[in-house]
Amino acid sequence: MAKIGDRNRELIIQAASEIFAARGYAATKTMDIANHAGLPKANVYYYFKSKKNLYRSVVESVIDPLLQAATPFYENDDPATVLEQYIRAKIRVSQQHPHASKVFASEIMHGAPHLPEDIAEQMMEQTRVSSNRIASWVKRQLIDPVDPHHLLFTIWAATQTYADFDWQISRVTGKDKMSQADYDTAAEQLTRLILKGCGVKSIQPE
Amino acid sequence: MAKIGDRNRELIIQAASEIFAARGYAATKTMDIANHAGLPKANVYYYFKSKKNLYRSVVESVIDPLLQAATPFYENDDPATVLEQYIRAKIRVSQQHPHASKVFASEIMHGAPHLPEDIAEQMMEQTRVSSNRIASWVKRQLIDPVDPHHLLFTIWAATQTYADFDWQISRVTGKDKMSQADYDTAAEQLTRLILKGCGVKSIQPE
DNA sequence: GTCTATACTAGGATAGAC
DNA sequence: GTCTATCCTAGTATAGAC
Repeated sequence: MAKIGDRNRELIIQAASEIFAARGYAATKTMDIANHAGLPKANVYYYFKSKKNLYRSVVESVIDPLLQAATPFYENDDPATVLEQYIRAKIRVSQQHPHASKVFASEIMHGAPHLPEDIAEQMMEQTRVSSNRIASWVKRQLIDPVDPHHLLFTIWAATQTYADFDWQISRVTGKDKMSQADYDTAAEQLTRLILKGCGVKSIQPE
Repeated sequence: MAKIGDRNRELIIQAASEIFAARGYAATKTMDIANHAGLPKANVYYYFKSKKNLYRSVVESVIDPLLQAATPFYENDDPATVLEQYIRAKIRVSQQHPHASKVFASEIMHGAPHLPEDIAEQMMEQTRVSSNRIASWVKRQLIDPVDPHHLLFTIWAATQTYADFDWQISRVTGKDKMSQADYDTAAEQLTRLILKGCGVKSIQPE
């Protein structure tokens, strides 16, 4: 039975996400990962064969929550609803998967050298769907004539910043760690800014 | 005369900015910097003593444009004018100093391990001035009751994203490199979004 | 399946010729 | 002030005992 193996694999991936996120790929020593996971170094190699391979596993383990966030665009057509839910989902990812977000941001910043092409393509497909949806809102005059890509870039950047640049956030706000209330405030502020800024008129006003 | 020395120092800093930006500190080999600068590796050590020291020099060479961008907050009090100029200045930094921006982003993302404390403090001071200014606009009802910090985070993130995540931008837009017109569009879109989103009423309406 | 002890190599740094 | 040749450490990876 591979019960212990599964457990250890999980421990290692978890430890690796944290350390890769904190220091970046090249600056991470497998020794540190092993220590952090409470296992001998050789164990890491036994389960993952190489550092590069472990990193790939970490990146893949991290993709799913990121891809999930786009669901609002697939489930609804009301601009106010979709945008609000999307922003909320993206902020939740920053909050609940900060290591994943950082690893991913670092990956993108350096030209995505380890991102499997099929994942990149999935994200592109989501982007196409989202931006077509936004374009159709513009055409139907449900929102101001905004450029869909730039709107998406802004939403991505503004939501990810809470994970990626947490050092800056914490320094500016004077809080060591954002509370649930802080994340809620962030989501509300950003939602209001975007909805009002795009002149969103809801299909189902009430 | 240290003419050659100055020239070489300049060449090395330039090459180093590009490579540190592209790969991050740890993944950068001094050999690559030397090659890219067209000089022998020992030369790099002669001028900068160590890799860490060279990196510090790069970070410092990069600070100035970033600090300059905040001037609109010191020169004016009209929300529309200040915010528009600030956004434009930040986007210009992304456009004209993309390597600087990336090195800096990477530094912040990993907890600013190499950022001299006096620089960090200068940025904090700018942030205090900017957010007090925004708070005073709110108090005088020149803009909606927004949280100044969150507004700044959004502006920072949305403007820096054009440098930091250029890979993503170029993949989504299908353009290898953004043109001047693209940067102008980005600035306009974001300015409109922010001004309208914050309900900016200009002091000097016309 | 697990871990200790060790091999191998990349890359930061320097000595010393020019 | 410049560069070639070399040293040496740190860190990836593995052989082989348990």
